[in-house]
Amino acid sequence: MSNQERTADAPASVPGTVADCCPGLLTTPLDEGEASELARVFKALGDPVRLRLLSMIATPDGGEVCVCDLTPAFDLSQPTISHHLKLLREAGLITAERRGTWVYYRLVPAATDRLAAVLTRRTATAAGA
Amino acid sequence: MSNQERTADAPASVPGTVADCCPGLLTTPLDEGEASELARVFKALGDPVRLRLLSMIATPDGGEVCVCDLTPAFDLSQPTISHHLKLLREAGLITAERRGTWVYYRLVPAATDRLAAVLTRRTATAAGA
DNA sequence: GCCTTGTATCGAAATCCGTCGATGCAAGGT
DNA sequence: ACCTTGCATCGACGGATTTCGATACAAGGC
Repeated sequence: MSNQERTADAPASVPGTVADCCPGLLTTPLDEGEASELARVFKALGDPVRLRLLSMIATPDGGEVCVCDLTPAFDLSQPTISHHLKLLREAGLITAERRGTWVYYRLVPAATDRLAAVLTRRTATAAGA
Repeated sequence: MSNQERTADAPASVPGTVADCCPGLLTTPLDEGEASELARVFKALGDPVRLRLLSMIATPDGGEVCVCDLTPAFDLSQPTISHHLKLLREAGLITAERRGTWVYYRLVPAATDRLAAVLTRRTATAAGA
């Protein structure tokens, strides 16, 4: 189906909602749309397993980790890990790429950058994108 | 009456867990304890209402907002708003102070600073990557 | 072609979360 | 003292999440 397509562009391709340049959260009151979209991403981070998964994916310098290395690192079943990875994917925090037999995940730096900017009081200077 | 005590120092006064100086989440794999603690805070942000509440609390320069101004800003009942404020309080993101008849909430900047730092790749340099 | 291995999807069960009305407590006015 | 107003807590309901085993799909080796 459209599996591989949805992994990357789901939340990243909705401009005009919150990711203009440097909204702030701490400097301007969020409207409902911004709040809903941001909440979806923060909710994805609101689980210890997903946080550790994200950390394991983001840590290597190549930023690439095989699922076969992630699954055995937890005391959870393989479908559960796959489910958490899917949520992180749908939140736009990671992307998946199948290379041969294995699937490799990598961080989407723009996603975490945006969250960091949103949680920073002064956003105007650093967010040149 | 340990409410006001816990609000501020709950996550900030637990050294050795995650808030040393610039732990990262994106540079070092999180252990379970760090992940659980961070997840609790991110989970508090994983709701549109709480995100808007936090934004409304953080926005004024004095950083102080009366609950009587927050409650009517939503289409929700007063107990619901109170519940969300409690969760933000327990996450260490805001503090409450009763002054006369009204209760005032204010942001805990250290809390959002920590989250921003955790979501930043390199806290020191510009991460040319 | 078939079997083995890696990963995702599909229900289903247990638990958690957001929301409400009712109620309790704090503070001030009369 | 009593009543009124602001806010928090309680108990309950409906919906969402987490987790699992079973199963389907993808890719490679025999």
